[in-house]
Amino acid sequence: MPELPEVETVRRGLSPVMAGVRIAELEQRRPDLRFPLPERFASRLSGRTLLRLDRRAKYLLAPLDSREVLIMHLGMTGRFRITHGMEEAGPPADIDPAHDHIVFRMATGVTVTYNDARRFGFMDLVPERHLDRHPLLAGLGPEPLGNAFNAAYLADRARGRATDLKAFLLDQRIVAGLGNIYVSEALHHAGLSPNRSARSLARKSGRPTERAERLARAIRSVLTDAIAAGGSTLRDYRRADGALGDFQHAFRVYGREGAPCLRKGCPGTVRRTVQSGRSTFFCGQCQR
DNA sequence: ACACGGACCTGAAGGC
DNA sequence: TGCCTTCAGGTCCGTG
Repeated sequence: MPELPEVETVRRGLSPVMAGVRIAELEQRRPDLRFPLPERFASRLSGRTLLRLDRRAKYLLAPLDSREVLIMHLGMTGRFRITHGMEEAGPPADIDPAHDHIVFRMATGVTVTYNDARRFGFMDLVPERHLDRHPLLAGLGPEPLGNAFNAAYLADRARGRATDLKAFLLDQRIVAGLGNIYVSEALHHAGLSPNRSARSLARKSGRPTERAERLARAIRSVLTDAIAAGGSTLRDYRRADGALGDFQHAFRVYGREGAPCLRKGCPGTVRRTVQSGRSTFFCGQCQR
């Protein structure tokens, strides 16, 4: 589920019930997610107030009133769901409560439950002043929707890189937040082949290439649209069953193998290939 | 430094 | 109804 737009959607959904609220009790139901949870995790969080809910790349960051920061990553299948005290109907059909691993009982009576079937997600609790040096966060590239990310940056990082654009954009050290879906989507938007070498974005006669310009714009555009879509469908989903982290978005290429290319005037068909072990969807006609 | 493949874990979907 | 294989939105780690 979660690439940057989904994590941002989750952040916006959780903020109203968590930001500024005290955790009356945190229940930890197993010793580990992907990694062992920190020592005394539950007792260090119980009674703390969550000051804000921020996002960096695909990480949720929750600064606490203890000068510590709770770091959360959803992996592949991590989901949060919100339940209000009265509702005891149990989780929706597509959630197996056996994978409810962490339960936040907020002082307001709201419960936020972290469910993660594959357990690729993780949480950590670190002193605020160590956050920037945290091994998980220290090497991350710029936020694609922030000021530091642009064509000139991409062109610089692409210099001499032998890898293809697919792998280049999946690398969180280059730009932080894209995953398998939005890399395909962004490359389609930009009209660039996922097989093209990254170095072909590098500067020519001192200036970022036109391709780098297109790609930077495409990444911003695709992510911005997905966040907008997540935000709007989230409200409907919450009305239905109070859950978070699931939403529909109309992808232009992802998951559309064999279907017509949606670029205006393009006669192509979407193809699926495998790059570094993962599906890539693209149109061989309009992506060069 | 970079590039690549395998590893982690569970569940859903498809073929026979 | 099984059983088996493949695939899934992430990223870490070991190997060249």
